[in-house]
Amino acid sequence: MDLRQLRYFIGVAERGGFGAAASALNIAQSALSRHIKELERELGGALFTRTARGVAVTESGKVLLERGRWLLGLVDDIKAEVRTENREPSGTVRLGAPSSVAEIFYPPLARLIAARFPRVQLELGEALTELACDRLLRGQLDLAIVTGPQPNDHLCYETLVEEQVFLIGPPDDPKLKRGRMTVNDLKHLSRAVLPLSRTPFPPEVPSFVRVESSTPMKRIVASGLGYALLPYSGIYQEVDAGQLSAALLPWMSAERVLALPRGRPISRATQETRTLLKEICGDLIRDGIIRTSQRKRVIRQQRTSAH
Amino acid sequence: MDLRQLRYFIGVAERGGFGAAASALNIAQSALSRHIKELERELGGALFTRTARGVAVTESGKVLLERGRWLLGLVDDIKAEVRTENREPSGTVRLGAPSSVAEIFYPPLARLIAARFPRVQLELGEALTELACDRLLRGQLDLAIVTGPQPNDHLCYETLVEEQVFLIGPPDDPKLKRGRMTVNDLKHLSRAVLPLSRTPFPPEVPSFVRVESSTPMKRIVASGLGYALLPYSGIYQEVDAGQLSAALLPWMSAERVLALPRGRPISRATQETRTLLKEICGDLIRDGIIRTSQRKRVIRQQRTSAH
DNA sequence: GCCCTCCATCTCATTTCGAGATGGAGGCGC
DNA sequence: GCGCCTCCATCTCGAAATGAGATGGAGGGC
Repeated sequence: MDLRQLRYFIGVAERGGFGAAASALNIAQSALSRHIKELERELGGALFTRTARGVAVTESGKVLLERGRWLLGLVDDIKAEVRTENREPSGTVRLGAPSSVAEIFYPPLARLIAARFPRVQLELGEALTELACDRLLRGQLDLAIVTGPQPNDHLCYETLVEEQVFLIGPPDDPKLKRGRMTVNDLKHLSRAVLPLSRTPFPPEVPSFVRVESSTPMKRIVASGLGYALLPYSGIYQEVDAGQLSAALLPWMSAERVLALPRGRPISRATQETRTLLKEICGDLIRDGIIRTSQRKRVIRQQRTSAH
Repeated sequence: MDLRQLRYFIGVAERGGFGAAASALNIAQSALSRHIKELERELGGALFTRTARGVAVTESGKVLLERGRWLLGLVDDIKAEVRTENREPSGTVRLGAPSSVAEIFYPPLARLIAARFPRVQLELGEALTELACDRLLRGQLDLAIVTGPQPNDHLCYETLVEEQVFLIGPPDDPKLKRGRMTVNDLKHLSRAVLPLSRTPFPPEVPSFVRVESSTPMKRIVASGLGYALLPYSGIYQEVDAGQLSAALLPWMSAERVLALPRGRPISRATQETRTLLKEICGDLIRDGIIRTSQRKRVIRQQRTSAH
């Protein structure tokens, strides 16, 4: 049994004749006749009783008519449902980012997802690069924003932006007065406050504490206990408020990279989230919250899903 | 969207790959690929995400998978239902017969219908020939047993049986002693009890009452108030019980005819009822309840519904 | 880096489908 | 009663859909 045959059958039943149904269905009467015949053969009995004045639906035909109408309605419903599902991505997107990035990316992301893709569920976690990559590989994350790429065959990367890096110190620190620093200036700092995962300072600078998140790092620096390196987006509020002073390190940059697993299907929702993140990144650059060290702002990538 | 495409889609989704599904579905992988592509085009989005290790179902694909399985189940249910309906006639059959015929035909008919076609609803009415034909024409009856055919373009007839006709009188009536009568004998009867619809007696015989049903007719005759004509099937019980005497009128016969409307579809249930009536008629002849005036017992007719 | 798997695409054969013509059955009007 | 008209069934041919095999590109595994 075929949906087409069902439609034809219903057409004939509703119009009470092959000829009338044929013109209504835009099909030749002969073709209609053959389809009904085939349907009757398959169902093992007559669906119509043929008379010289048209056809009448048999008892079994009545059953098929009622059920068939319902079935065709269902088919339309299902199609509409799938189409809606296609138009509107849905499902859960699990995103990881370091807290400093999360702070500025997550609020606008949540707002945009809610507005544009209300059926997408976001799980916004905070994780530094290593942990994020690990979770990506384990399938615990769909997408991550990481800092600095460490090559991995099972991940693919897309650079979001390269941010300018600033040295931060307590307010009105004389070393940072000039607003920018050289490599040499850096070597003569008293103490460094390092992030957990890397050591961007020259080896000459002693460090006494490592912190995971940028907020305690900034607090420590603000109280004059040491210096730290952060991109502008991580410090602009404190600098504006006079709680920190900052100097650009022109030779350094922090590369914000979008990472996603390879070899695992990427959901529409994840795709859209990726697009939104790039959009948000552009907005942040435009608003001066992210200061790029590169001219280009959003890096394009080859298409990933097409057919 | 097509049921075949849906089956293919579900096959691919269940096996997690085109190749595996292709061999399971006995179709070439290329054809499968094309069908899925067409389905995706129609539904406006990808149903699978293709990877190098097979395919994964997208969010919209999951929806289609769930709904599609259900839909295919429904299709099977509907087919089974229609097939059952075809195997087992159903609906209502409205049958009309004169009370004397009803008396002997209806009980076995009801029994056989209940046993063989439990889904058929019988409406067994009592009506004499004229009324029955009128109701057939009005569509108030599907089938009728009538006595003596009056030609009508909108009815078609099928002779069930030609019954011997007996003259009945009170018990031990001397006129009926011989067991059979001649036309001349008939002319010298005192009084006749006539049926409502016709006058089978010669004009010489005076009549004083007309009755619709055979039961009062027999009662009147049994009390010696007159003579009447009835087929054997209508009197055998009273004759056996000695309440009536009867003499055969060899030159007469009562033709029991099955009448159905032309130009109106005949339901399977009606068809089966017709067949059963002929079967019952044969049984009654075999059991000696109906005595035929013809050698042939069940008259065949051309097929009425075929394709 | 090579091979192997898996899907997409191309091309051609087969099947299915649709259109028009023709014919038979039966109702309707003259 | 007779021809006409309507309606469905069937036949045949062209068109479209479907299926099969071959080939190629992408990507993972060794």
